[in-house]
Amino acid sequence: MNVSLRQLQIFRAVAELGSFSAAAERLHLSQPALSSAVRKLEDGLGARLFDRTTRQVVLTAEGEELKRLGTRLIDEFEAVAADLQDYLAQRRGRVVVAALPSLAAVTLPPALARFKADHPGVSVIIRDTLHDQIQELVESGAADFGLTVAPDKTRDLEFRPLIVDRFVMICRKDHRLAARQSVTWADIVRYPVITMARTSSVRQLIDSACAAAGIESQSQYDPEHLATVGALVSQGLGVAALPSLTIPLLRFADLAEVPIRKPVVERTMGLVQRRGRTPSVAAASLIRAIPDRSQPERP
Amino acid sequence: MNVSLRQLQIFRAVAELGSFSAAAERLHLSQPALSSAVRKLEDGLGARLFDRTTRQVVLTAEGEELKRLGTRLIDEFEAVAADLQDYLAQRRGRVVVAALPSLAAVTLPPALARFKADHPGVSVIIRDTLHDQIQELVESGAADFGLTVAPDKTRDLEFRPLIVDRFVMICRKDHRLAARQSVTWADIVRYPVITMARTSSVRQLIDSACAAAGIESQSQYDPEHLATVGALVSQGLGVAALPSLTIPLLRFADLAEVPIRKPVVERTMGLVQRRGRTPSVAAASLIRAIPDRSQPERP
DNA sequence: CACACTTACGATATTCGTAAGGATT
DNA sequence: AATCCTTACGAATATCGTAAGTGTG
Repeated sequence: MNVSLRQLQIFRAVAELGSFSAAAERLHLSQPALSSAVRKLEDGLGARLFDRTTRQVVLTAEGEELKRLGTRLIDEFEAVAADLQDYLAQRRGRVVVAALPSLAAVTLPPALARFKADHPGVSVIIRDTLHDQIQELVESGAADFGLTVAPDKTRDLEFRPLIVDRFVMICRKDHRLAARQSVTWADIVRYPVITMARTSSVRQLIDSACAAAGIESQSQYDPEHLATVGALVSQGLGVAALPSLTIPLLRFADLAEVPIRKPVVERTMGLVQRRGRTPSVAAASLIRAIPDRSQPERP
Repeated sequence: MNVSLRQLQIFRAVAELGSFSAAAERLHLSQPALSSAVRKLEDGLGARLFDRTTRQVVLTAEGEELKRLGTRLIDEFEAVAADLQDYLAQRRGRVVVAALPSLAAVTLPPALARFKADHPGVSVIIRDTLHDQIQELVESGAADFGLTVAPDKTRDLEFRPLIVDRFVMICRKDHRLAARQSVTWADIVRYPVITMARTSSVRQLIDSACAAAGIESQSQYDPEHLATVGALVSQGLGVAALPSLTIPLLRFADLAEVPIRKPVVERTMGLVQRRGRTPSVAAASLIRAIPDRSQPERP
């Protein structure tokens, strides 16, 4: 038995309209095409489905049975097709993004706003967490993609740079360094330096940069959250070195911001995906909504 | 979007087995055929469904979605196909037969026994009723076919003779006519004659036969049921003229049975169907189980 | 190099349109 | 004569197999 959906569609149209020519019109087909299709279906099933006179087309008992069974099937099929269309057209779906807190707070929200405007039906989950867990989430497939620094070489992950983030110093506006055009790491360490907890990728980058420059960094307070850093600096308890990306989040503290030279410390962040895996269409759309700032204009 | 069931079947096999070649083996197809089919499906949907490396085949997010939606659809389809197969193979179904009581009691049961042996899953409804209602039931489609005498010419019914039934006289074995080789209608009407109710087709046939022969028939008792006729005759209250077909039903009364001549009154009964309508396969099977006795051997 | 998927290409089958045929009102 | 279904035939498309190509472990 070899009955196709097309045959069922044609059969249903003829059964519902009681006419081959009317059904042909509805389906935008020639009338002989229906005649032939129904005939094939009848041959395939080994049973007459319609009794045709020149004036009317009536279902046989077998035709009634097929109509009963087949109509539900076609409805089901069309519902599934529509459902899939919704999914493919990103009117429905779910994207999981794993991102460093700074990227989740700064880079991601405007991209999300653009994405949501186009695809309001797609729900987006943001896992704002640390680099290691981002790698885990993406590699396991629990997250569609990640936004973080370059992943370990050992992992089965692809990386595309999107954001180059340079460290700046922040301090109170009445601080001595506040008016400077730029500062060096040597300048900074003369004051109490507030750094984030050792688990933070920012902290690790600072530590390695200082070690490379032969400078002893004195950690202070080691808070987990960026806002705490801002508040501590705001209270005059010290200065901090932070990636410029995070500065907008500290606007509440009304601080001064000075570029750091000698050396310029940068971190390159971007998109992390599973190697060789196609992202979902919705994930791809969201990725496209994230602007590429990996080549920042340098005056 | 133009996705066929075949494509879904192939897709599902590949998705479940995680391999094109394994799926090809299961489906008894060449492996390139699957490759091409999946590719067509992907093109049709405009989305990648598998990420292929040479070593493994993994579903993408869209593939997962299609698997979720499509598997249910294919299961549904296969269930419907099996259901329809059951129907067409007459393992399931329902046949409604409208038959005169005598045919329902005598001709139909052995035919039903043969039919049920072949098709135990098909339920048969017997409407044992009178000629007019049989015509109504068949013409309206409420019955698949009828077993009765020839229908009115005005009705949209086809008739095929199956049984020629000749009237015989029945009386008690100690009755004067019991030993005769044959009797005439004139012989019969010398005794009290028990006839059935006027609505009965048997009664109508007798009345018209007697009228044609110029014989006055005296109706007695006019019972509705044949068994009552048998019982009345058995009590010596009269004789009766009945179609020979009904005689087996009166065996309980232990009566004598004598052929009637001058004239020989026959009624031809048979199959009544809607003109131009194909009977259901199950009905056709049941019809085939009814033997054709329209040309009875006459010694 | 063996294995698994893809591409290329040709044979067969299916689908659908146009044209002609037959039956009924 | 008009309407409606069927048949016949040809073109476009789809399906599937064989053979050759490509990439990975």
